[in-house]
Amino acid sequence: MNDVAEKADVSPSTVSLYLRRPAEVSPAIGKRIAHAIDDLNYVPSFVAGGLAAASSRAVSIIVPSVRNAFFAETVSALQLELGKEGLHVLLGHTEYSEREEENLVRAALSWAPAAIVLTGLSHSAVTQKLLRASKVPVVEIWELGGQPLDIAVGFHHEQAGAAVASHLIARGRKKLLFFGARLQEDQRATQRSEGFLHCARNSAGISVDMIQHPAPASAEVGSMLLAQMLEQYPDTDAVACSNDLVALGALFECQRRGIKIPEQLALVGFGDMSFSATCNPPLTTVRPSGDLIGSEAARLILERIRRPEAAAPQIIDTRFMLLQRQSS
Amino acid sequence: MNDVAEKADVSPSTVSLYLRRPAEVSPAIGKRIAHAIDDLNYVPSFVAGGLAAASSRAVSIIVPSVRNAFFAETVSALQLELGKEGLHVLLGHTEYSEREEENLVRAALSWAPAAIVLTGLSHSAVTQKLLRASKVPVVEIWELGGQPLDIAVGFHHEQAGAAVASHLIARGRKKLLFFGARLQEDQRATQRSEGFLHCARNSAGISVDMIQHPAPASAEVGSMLLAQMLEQYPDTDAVACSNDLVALGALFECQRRGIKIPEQLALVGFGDMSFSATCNPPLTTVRPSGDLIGSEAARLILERIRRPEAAAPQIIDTRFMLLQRQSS
DNA sequence: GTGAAAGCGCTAACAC
DNA sequence: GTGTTAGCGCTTTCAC
Repeated sequence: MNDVAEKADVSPSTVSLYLRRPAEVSPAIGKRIAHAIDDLNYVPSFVAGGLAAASSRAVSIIVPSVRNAFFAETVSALQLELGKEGLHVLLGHTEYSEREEENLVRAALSWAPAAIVLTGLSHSAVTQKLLRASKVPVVEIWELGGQPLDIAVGFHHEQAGAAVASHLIARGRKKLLFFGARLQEDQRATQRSEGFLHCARNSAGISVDMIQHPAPASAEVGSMLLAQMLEQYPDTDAVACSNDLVALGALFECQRRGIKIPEQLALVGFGDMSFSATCNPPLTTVRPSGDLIGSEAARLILERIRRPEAAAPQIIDTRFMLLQRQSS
Repeated sequence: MNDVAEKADVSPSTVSLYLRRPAEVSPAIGKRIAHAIDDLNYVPSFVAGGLAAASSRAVSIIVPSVRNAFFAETVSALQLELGKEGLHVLLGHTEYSEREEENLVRAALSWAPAAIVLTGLSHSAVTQKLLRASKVPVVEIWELGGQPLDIAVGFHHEQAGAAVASHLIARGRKKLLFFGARLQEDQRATQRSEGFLHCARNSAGISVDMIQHPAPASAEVGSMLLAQMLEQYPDTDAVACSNDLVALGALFECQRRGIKIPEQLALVGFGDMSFSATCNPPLTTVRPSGDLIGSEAARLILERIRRPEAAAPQIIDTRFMLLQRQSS
């Protein structure tokens, strides 16, 4: 930066100002600096900048796993929006472990990030303490209903589960069953199952139960759960799945066994994945707007960075959408 | 760090040494330092560390999009392995744009990263110049066949395409067709199509062609391409898709139209996605080992960091696997 | 094995 | 609108 300053015949601090807020240096000098930067192939150091400013241009995003298409969507939207403003994404995966999340938060704080994004509202006591002590803006995504640390962007999963149950009941189904995958770890899927069960149990003349598999959501799990259903709950007339992949597997198993959907069995998923509108029959599902969660989180982070003095807790409900298709 | 040093009654440089190479301080002093760190809730600054060391604990990973399950897998594996060694992932998405990749590389260099991971072997001239000038280890993933900048980890996509063609021909198919999605941007999918076409054209008595759609791979694209096939190439007896999602959509469309797979039409995908073994019929596909690409890339990065003096270009072929299932 | 000293490349008051 | 000054919190020789 000193070399650039010298070449442009200004002081280093003017170069620094130009790089951070170009509007605040005069156009003529700005042009000279831009030239010098080009000539010298100058690459600014975010590391030095972060040290001097006591806050870096990194935003730490911590999700259970980017292999999960929902979080991949949100991470992608976040990086797109943050990137436009010169912020960079530091990515961490908890694999659904609070202990791992704690490690990742500790590491994140070592970067003096501009903000930290966490998934869900449940965190270890230490994580919460670290975060509160840090004064870094925190956004919790993909879950609403509890008390957020700071900002929360997401939706109510029990509501999504209840909406599915209501829909099936409204369609005249009586014997409902929920298919869960990895519920011991995936708290949000558990909330959906609870919303589903609770809504159905409060409806007259409806029987409802749940079966589950400990593995992550996949078509294979869906097939297995459908087989289990036929043994344990042979008179089931409607199935709600914690995930579209599970629903797809159930659908495949029905095809194999000649079970007609929706005539014999109604089927509902969650996620509106790439295949859900195109399968046979098209799958009724809940669209969770993972993109919107990402872009809203980014928007709030940028707002907070621009006007830190206006810091205030905030909760954004991104809603979900029940897409009724032929499977129910 | 000064506070920790004072509390532990040692010098700051001993604390620094303890943090970086704990084995090199005596156990007694190490214990004292550990205590002081705990008592003071000390969180080291990677930013200051990176500045002083002229290299940070960040590894920049630049992929087309983490929404693509293949790259999500690789990013996940990379972060897992790098995280174990205290390295952190800075994530960027090019959306298949070389210009965007260039911006991301420039930003990445501003972090003085321990390494940079890029997707594919094609990069703008400026990107290449920046990278070569930087002396940062570079790993190019998911593509082999060209001249890497430094380290490459991936496989030959033409070989994968050719393997699919050979397989179909060996099964007695004569009229082959390739379904492509987003080939104008996805160079690796294009390479697969080329390998497929080339292999088929070199075989006697085989006719082959390709149809494609500009949208990203999805089941919907697969359905549309199948419909197009029935109009343009009604006597096709084997279809290879650039992606399992496309194959799934084609399969759904065949179900709808009563086209029997594999009797009337053989179908092969690429990716071995979650549903591919479970659909009806199970889908013959190519498994690309995205996990292995990630873990191998991480291994080579760590090796390079440990012994920078032994720096040497390297090419790792992670191979692919043709999984023959009932769809062909 | 441990400590003293110098400085990594930038930002942020503040003065001009 | 531009320059001066004083660090930010660490790592890294090099002596001891």
